[in-house]
Amino acid sequence: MNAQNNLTENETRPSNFVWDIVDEHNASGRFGGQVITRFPPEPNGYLHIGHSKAISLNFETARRYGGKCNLRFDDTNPAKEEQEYIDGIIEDIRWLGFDWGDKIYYASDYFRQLYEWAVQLIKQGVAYVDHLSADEIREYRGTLTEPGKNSPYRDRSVEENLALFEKMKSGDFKDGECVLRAKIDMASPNINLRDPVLYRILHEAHPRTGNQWCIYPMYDWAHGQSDSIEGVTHSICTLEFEAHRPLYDWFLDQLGIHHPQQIEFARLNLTYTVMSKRMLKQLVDEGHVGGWNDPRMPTLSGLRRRGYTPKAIRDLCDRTGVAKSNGVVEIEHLEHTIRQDLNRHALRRMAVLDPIKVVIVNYPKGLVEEVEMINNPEDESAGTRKAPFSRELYIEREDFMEDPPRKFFRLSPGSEVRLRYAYFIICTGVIKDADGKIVEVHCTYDPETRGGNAPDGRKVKATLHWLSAPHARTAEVRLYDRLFVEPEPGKDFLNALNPDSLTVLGHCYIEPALIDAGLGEHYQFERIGYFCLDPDSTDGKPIFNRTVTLRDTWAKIQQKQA
RNA sequence: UGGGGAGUGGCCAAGUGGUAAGGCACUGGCCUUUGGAGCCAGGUACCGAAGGUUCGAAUCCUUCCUCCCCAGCCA
Repeated sequence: MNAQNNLTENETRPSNFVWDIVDEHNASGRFGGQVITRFPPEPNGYLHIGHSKAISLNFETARRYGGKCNLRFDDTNPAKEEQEYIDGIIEDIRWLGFDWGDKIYYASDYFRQLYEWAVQLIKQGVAYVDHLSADEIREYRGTLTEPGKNSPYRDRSVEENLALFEKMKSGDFKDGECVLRAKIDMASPNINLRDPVLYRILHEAHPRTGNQWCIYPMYDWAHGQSDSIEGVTHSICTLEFEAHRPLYDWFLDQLGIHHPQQIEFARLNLTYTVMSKRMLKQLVDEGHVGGWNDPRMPTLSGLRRRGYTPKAIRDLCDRTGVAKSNGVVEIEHLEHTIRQDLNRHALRRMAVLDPIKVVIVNYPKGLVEEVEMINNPEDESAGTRKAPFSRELYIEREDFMEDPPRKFFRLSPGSEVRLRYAYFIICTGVIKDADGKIVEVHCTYDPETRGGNAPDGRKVKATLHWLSAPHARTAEVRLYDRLFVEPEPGKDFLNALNPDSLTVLGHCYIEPALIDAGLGEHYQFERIGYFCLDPDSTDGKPIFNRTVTLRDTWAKIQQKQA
C-alpha cells in the first residue's frame, strides 16, 4: 500500500513538446545544460487536480534532466491569501509524492529586491507614479481595437517619481490613491504593454511580512523577476500567460537580469467538474459542499478523502499528454487510473449496503462455520482471512428478484447461485410483509459445495457476496456521484449541480474484519466498488466513502434492455 | 474587431514530406468462485475547409472557417 509514493513504479511517461524545447536548449547550450523549474501557487485556496498537472510537469521535468524544482508561493496579494492555504498546499504536494528539498520559496522574500528594481526603472525613466483612479486607468487603457492614451501624470520627472514612490512605500497615501506604472506603450496592440501597474497600495497585513509593507507588487511585476532570482531556466505556465511573455521579457531586459524561458501549456480540465479556485471557493462558501475537502470536490484534499491515490492522479497527468490545445479530459479517464491502482492494491472485503435477509432453511440452527476468503486475488502476498457463516445471512437486495428479466443471473425462485467462498444455494420461496415487500428469502444449501465448488462439476452463473447476519457489524456508507450533471458546467455552474451527488446509507452491514479499518487504507467491497474510511468515523460508527464503483457490466445490460 | 494561441476517430494525443502510434471510451468474443480483473479482436480517422507546390502532404505555400485567451490597482 505504500507503493503509491514510489514515483518510478512502472510509469510510462511519453515525451512532450516542453521536453523537446529543453532538449533543444541543452543541445545549443543555452542554459549550460541546467534545468531549474518551479511550481508557483498563490495561497488563496486549495490545490485541485488541475494543479497536479502543473506540479507533475514541473517536478518531472526537473527530475528528468537532473535539475531541481522549487516550490514558491506567489504571495503578492495579502487581501486574498492565508496561512491556512500555504499549509494545505504544502501538505497536498507532499501527499502527491513530490519533493522540493529543504527550502520553500516565497515571492514575498523578494519584496525588497523588487522594490529596488522598481526604483531602478524610475531612475531609467521607464516607470512613473500615476494618480489616475482605477476607473480612469481603465478608460485611458483603450479597448481591444482602439489604442489607449497617455496618463497626464506620465511625464513626471524622475525626482518627483522617486519622491512619490517613497511616499507610497512609507504609507503617506491611502489605498488606491496612486500606483506605480511602467512606461511602455499606450498604443501597443498587446494590452499588457499599455503601461501596466507595478505596485498598488494595500494597507493590509501580509501572512509573512506582516505590516512591513503597504505597497505590494502586482503578479506581472513579481513573477518573472522571482523566476530570474531563483535562476529558473524553464518557466512553465498555462496558456493565458502567453500574451504576458513580452512584458516579462521587457522587464528582464530593462533590468538586465537572467532570462528564464517561459513555456506555456494547456491546463488540465475534466468533465463534470469545475477547475477554478473562484468557483470552488464559492461552492465552499455558499455551502453547496461540506468544505474544501468534501469528497465530491476536485481538490487534492477532497480526492484524498474520497479515496483517490497519488498514483492514480499522477497516472492521469502522465497519460493525458502535454500540449497547447485547450481540451477537456473525460472523467472516465481518472476513474480508470484509480480503478487500475486500487484493483492491484486494495484488500477485498464483504459489505452489504442494502440488505435483505436470507434464511438457509436446511442449515443447522446455531451452527457457525468459518470460511476462508482471499484478501486480494491480484496479490497473493495479501493472504487470506476467515469469516463466519451461519443459517441467517444478508445479501444485497438487488441480488434477488422474484420475477427476473432476461440475463439476470442472480438469485430468484428456483435458481442456484454461489455464495462466495461458501456454498451453492437455491431459492425456495419468500416471506412478505403486509405491504407485499419481501422481508426474507428462503433458500436451501448444498452441503457438498462447501468452499464454493460442486463435486459433480455443475456450474452456477452468479456469485453473490454475503454476510452472516448475527456477526455483521453496522456502518454508514456515503455514495458519491459527479458534482454536476453537465459535462462542462460553465459559468452557470450552480444551476448544473447534481442533487444526487451524495447518498448517505445510514444502516449498512460490513464484515467483522472491517472494524479494524484505518484512515488512508483502501478496500474493495466485493462486487460493489472501492471504499475508504472517512475521518468523520467514530469508534462506534465507522463511515465509509465510496471512491469509485467497480465497472458494472450488468448496469449496461440493464440500460440497453430499458 | 487589435494582439496572442489552437484545430488529427466520442475524449486526450503521437506524427515535423513517403502514404495515420498509443491511452480512455465504445462494440464483439474468450476466461472467470467479484456480471471485477485479465486476454483476444474490432471501428474504412478523406488529419477544420478550399486551393496550390510535389512522383508523393496531416506535415510546405495561399486564402478562408471555427474555438480559446487579453481591456483587474487578481493570479
